Amino acid sequence: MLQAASFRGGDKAPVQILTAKQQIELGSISTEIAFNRGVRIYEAGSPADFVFIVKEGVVKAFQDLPTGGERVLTFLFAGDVCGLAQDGRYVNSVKALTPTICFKIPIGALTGMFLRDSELELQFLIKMAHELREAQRQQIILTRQQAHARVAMFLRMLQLRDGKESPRIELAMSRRDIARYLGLSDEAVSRAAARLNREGVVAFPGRHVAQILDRSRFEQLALAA
Amino acid sequence: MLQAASFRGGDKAPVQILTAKQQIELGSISTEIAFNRGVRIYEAGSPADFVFIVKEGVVKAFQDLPTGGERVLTFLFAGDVCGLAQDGRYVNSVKALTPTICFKIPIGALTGMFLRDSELELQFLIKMAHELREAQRQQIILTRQQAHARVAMFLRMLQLRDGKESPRIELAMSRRDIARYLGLSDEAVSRAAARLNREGVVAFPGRHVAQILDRSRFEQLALAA
DNA sequence: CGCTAGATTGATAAAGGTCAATCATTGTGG
DNA sequence: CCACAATGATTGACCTTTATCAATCTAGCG
Repeated sequence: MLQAASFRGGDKAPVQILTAKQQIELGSISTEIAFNRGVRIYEAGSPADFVFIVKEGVVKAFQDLPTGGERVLTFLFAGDVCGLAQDGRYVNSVKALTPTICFKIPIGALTGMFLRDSELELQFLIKMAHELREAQRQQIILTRQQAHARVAMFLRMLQLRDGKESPRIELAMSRRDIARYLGLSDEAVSRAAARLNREGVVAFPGRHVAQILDRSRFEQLALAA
Repeated sequence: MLQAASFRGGDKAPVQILTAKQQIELGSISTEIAFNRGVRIYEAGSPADFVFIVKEGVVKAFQDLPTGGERVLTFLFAGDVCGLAQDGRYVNSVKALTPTICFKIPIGALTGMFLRDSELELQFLIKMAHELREAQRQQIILTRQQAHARVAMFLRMLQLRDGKESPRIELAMSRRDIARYLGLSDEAVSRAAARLNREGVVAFPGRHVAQILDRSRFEQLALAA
């Protein structure tokens, strides 16, 4: 079933806000596409004919910088929407970090459906507002002075994302992607993780797993700003 | 006439996208309010009953940090919308930096109008998408290593905002607000400005004015990333 | 006209960037 | 199935940059 445009109604678990009818409608104009790990879903600057909704997997939205570097703007998970356009062109590139399945929706069909179903349109508006809040939260993270505090906030964001606050956090993205998301060098992320580990706050049993050891100190780091 | 939800159709001048009819409709459910310099328009955490559209003036949206500091999330100018809510509460505070006039719209009346006028709703959706892009652009600024490059990008943002690329830029906000927007200390902003001045790139004839002297070097600083 | 918040400038120290080397992991081909 | 290559991750040494602390200066504003 189409999980489009689900969003968080607070700091709680994601909320399904589309009616069954709307999901069927959306399903009727969308097609499912699978992407392998590392595949570009679309490229910045190319014609924006489709909106994508992530059904399964994790993807990153990023921009290539003139200097050859790369800035990761956001990570997208199941239920997230991407395909933001400006003047009919995508403004950033999107790449699958894990095997991913997306719903692919022609932008014309979607806006057409908006005209008929104002409620559906409102859900997308709400979804967009949520993404804006996330981007602003990320701005706050980026101004944190200490690298290990940034990493802690990042881990906390991932933890909150799945509602259930399990101490075990899956990291689908590479250290490099984290660094480019947090505005740090690869080395700084490594050192920050090492420090959190050394201080007994977070353990990293594997490169794609984090385990919160000292919840209160972790929260303290992640919340204080 | 109501300038609600105007947005940029590219990197060009703001575009008026509401029809005369929509402007009248919006006007019928909105009231104008004036705020003096320094007045809080609304407070984070308070019930979000109204959406505001800036008609005149400059305001800042910010969050107070647990540490007593303050993070400026964005500056809002004529035509910008604020009043973003989560669970019926404002997520950030908004304060007038100059004498300001806003349209104040009851959120209920606005969503009601959305149901009747899908086109109007789409304009707000587009506006929201634009704000999201701006927030992402800001994320890129915040990851710039050198302080003077951040300041240059900030000035460029202000310059582009009014469409006409005049070398003279009005700075409605204080150095402190700029610092808190750029994630720098007050001193770093001062020094960055001094450096731009010293190197003949930008002059600061007054504390609220910047004058681009060397356009090409300025662009180079502001664009390179 | 002086007062006060904002802005600038200087000295110091902490933090992360950068460069370089090592270690680990994943994926490939023999 | 294993060896090897290539990419990613970590650690160390050094250096640039900015935060911080402190003093001074400036500009609004009563």
